[in-house]
Amino acid sequence: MSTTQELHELPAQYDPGQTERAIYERWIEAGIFSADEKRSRRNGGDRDPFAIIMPPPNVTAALHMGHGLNNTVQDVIVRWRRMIGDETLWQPGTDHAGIATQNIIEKQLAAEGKTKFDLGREAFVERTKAFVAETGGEILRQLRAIGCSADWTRTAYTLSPELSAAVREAFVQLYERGLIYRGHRVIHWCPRCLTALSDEEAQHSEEMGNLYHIRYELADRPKGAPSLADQMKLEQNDTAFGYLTVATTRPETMLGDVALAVHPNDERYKRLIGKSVILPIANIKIPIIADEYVDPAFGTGVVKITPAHDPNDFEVGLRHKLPMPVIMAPNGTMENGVDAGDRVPPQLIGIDRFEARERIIRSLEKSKLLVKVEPHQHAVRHCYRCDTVVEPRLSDQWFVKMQPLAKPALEAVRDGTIRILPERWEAVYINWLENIRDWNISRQLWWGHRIPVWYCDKCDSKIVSRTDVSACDKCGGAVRQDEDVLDTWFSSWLFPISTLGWPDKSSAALAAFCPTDDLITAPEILFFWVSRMVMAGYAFMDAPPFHTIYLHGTVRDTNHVKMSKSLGNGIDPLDVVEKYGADALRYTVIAGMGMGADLVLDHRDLERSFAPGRNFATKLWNIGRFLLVNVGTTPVRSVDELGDSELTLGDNWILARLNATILEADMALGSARPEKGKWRLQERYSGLRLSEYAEAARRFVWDDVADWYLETTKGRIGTPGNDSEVARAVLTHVFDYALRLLHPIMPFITETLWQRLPSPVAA
RNA sequence: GGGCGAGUAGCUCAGUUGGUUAGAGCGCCUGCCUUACACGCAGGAUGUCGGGGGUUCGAGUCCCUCCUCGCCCACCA
Repeated sequence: MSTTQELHELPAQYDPGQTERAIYERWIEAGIFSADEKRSRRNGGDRDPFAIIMPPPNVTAALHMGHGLNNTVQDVIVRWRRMIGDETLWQPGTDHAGIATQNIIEKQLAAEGKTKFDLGREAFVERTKAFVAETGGEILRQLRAIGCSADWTRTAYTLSPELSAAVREAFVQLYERGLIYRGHRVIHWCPRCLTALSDEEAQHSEEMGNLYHIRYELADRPKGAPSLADQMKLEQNDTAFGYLTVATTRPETMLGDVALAVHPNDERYKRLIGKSVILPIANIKIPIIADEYVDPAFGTGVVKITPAHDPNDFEVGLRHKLPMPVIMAPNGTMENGVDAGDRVPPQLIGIDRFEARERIIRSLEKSKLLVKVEPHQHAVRHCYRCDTVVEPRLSDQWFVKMQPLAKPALEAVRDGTIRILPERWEAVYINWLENIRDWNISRQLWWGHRIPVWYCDKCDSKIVSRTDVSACDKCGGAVRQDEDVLDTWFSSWLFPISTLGWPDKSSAALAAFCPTDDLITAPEILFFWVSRMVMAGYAFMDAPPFHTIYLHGTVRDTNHVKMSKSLGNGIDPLDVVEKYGADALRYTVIAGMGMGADLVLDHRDLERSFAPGRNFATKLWNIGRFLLVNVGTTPVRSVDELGDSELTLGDNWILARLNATILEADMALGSARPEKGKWRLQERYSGLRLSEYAEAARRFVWDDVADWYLETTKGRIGTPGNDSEVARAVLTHVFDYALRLLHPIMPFITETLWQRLPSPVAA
């Protein structure tokens, strides 16, 4: 502790670097961030609980402005509720981030000239664990630098023993309820990560490609039909010549074709249904079938059917009981896989799919089977982790049946149990859930929660278990565990309950804080994470995991490009903290973010970008200095004790402005929770307007207190007497409350100044 | 293809249920180194509120239409 003398000395220049760290240490020592479940009203305590689950950053992540914005918003809300008197929990944690972390280690290995297979599964996992233990979680330490008041004593990790137990429990429960099944179908496959992906992880992007028109020769081509050379003059699909032209964007998959399909009512091709064509290159006979799936208006009205490498074709294949040859290896090179026979000719085996596309086109050109190539814009899916073009691929995966889970999640938003801010995202959420598809949760990775399923090869039984299985429960034979791990999001969707102790339903923390209150994140993970948490809440607790979803904007540069390290347009929040202080960073982002609006910052001009916060912090500092110099340190009278006749017009005005500002701030922040479990319409879409709260406070402090009221007190305070005492008291009171008002946004400087205010005493 | 959002001062954005001279920050201009603060103070300029049409006593705010950006979702090969 400082001496009284030091306490009252303020340097002319505010230097956040000098003070912030020490203040944070004191907060930690005082334990003020630790939530006590016993004090929650739900456990018979005397305080309303208030809880926020921090979106767990990847364990290997480094802090960027997106985290800065996200966590500042959460911290402002958490500090606000804590000051109100709620028993407040901000639950922090990290995500083991299956694919992302595994990719890092694989890159390390590649640099050493090795692959994960050189290590083997066990060694690979050990190495990853060691890497995480050594470098992981750094981001949580970085969050302290911006003042985040999470309860670090409860820091969670999705791959910890506790959370892993929750993952197993969730898997087994869903399996027992018939909501998890093994499916054989075409899924999204990343040939670089060598794993299946969920629909959400395979992200569309519009790209220019080509539509290749390719001739397939009819198996019973009339003998007298014109030669191919003659036909080359024709572009239309004149079947009289004995050929059918197909339009495709992916000719490399044609080796896996098992049929051509036309619309049953397409007059052009009706008579061909049931006949056959010769699949070029592979030289096999395949049937012409009729299926409603075909759109006669697109391309030539003839579709090649490749069931193992296209989800639609797979459905067609099922309907028509067609074979499903796999003609590509997991890494995207051509090979004769399951049921492929020798469809892929030797010269193409081992060739990458895109190179194979070129070669096949050249070959078709040579044999006059390529009619034309036209540019064509279409959506291509990419791996959300490595951006590789995803390959649809037939395989066995584990799925969660989502429709039953989606039902209560939909209802919750429809009936106002859960609100989404800004309002417009509710429609997006509802639309997604209404059209929900089953969730592929198995990943062919090594880093993650291994699927808790064991197989007995002896008696062919399958054991799904909460605990490890060493022998078959039926025949006692040896068992082997499923090789795959679970989607990372299968652990994070449990975060609001697993971090509080679920599946132990007697957990005091779970009782105290679940359902939690606000969930604050970016819209990008609304489907990945947020909606799934809602579903998990209802599935496992029969309750919503939170009542408010607040989706804030994205941090962008002045060209509106999303900030990212890889693009070189990022801002390191720690840089900003070092240069201007955490409070400057915090005030700037809070004041700069409208409800759901993006935050635009200039990475080439940090000073200009963060001037609003830095300038305001300096202003506060100087008001503080004025107080110390002019008001002094001797106690002031309590404002409550001042008589009406003692107060000047100016005193009354600034006191009224203070009250009005507090009201404004309260209005901007709104109700912390719905009154009876459901949001009433008048409150549902109001509140959490942090920028309005910040602006109200700034206007009061700067325009009213500093520029106006403080000036009027200079003469009064300088003239000893009763009025001087009144002015000292009112000014101190007003600044005291201004500091409290601003504390959630600018915790460090307000704490520093507040500690030095003269204390009010009864007259 | 479906859905959503945005277009307001040079820049980034506020403008809640339609109502007095349209606001803030940053920038700009003019004075001021006034003993809290030049990261400041006092004052100032700046906008046919994307275009067009309509409803209304009155519209940035409601309706129609068009244009330009952006986002999300999607099995037209």
